Amino acid sequence: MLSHQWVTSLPHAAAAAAAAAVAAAEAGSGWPPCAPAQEAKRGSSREDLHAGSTLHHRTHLGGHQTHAGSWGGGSGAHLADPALGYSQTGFTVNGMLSAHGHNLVHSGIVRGDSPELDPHHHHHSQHAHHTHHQHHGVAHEPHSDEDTPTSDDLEHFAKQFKQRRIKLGFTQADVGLALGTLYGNVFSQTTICRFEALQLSFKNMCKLKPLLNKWLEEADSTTGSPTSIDKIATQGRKRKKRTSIEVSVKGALESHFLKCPKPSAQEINALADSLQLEKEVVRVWFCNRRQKEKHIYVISKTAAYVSKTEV
DNA sequence: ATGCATGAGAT
DNA sequence: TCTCATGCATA
Repeated sequence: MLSHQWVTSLPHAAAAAAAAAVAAAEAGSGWPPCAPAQEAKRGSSREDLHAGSTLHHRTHLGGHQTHAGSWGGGSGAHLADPALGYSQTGFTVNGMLSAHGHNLVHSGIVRGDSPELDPHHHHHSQHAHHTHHQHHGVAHEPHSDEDTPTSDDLEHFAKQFKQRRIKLGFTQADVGLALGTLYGNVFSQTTICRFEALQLSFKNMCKLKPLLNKWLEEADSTTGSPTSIDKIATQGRKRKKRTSIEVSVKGALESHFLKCPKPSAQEINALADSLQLEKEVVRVWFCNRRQKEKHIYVISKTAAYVSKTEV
């Protein structure tokens, strides 16, 4: 009894295609008042709606919550079965695991660890490319980690980073771990991946950039890549099995989202009921959907010059 | 690479 | 209860 659509069907076709589609999504259409009566209202400083079709990013003024006490020493990691092992952590590198066994752990977690972004610094438009293009060898962007980078900076950095990373023979997972042994902040393959793909909020990108930049410097300067394999002994609670939402249902959710990105609890209940999903699942779905809107989407320039020559 | 999930902190 | 940073699990 109880229909468990979990673990059974795996709706999913072309992830890549989906990604592109999602990127397109609907540009801020300012959520029309779909909620009949009650509707949370932001007091004063609320930015959200960014109709920038190019790349938009918002920043919270003064309201930075993270990095307060999240990843101090293993708090960020919860759960994980000791028996699970780390699937994606495949060290496809050949230079690592050497006998160097020495880590140049810098005591202070980077000097510019918390980049205070200026809310009014970046607009959702075309930034004037400065004349900074002094690549003298490796990937060293104009400003290592000083001022707040622009979207373009981030985009470039991400690209460069990925290139270097691959050239050096490191996987995203490797980097994540390295960051942990280097600065004490372990990150997952997912996060590194999202960074490279610019699928993080502007603020988040800014926060990670310095770290990754440091790693880069380390990586290509150190001859031998002494990546110490650290096992993060994490264990904790059980995680709910990932609910697999059927394609049709997803479509329905998407439709609703377009109408109303922020449904009220009541709305969610109704939806959940009609779609036969747990309310929590629906709620989370909307949360995640909203987050997606906040990613730094880069309307691939690929599409811009496809009509060039190659391809 | 990405979908669904957890949790801390802001509202 | 939402947002935001993050990640396990999975396609």
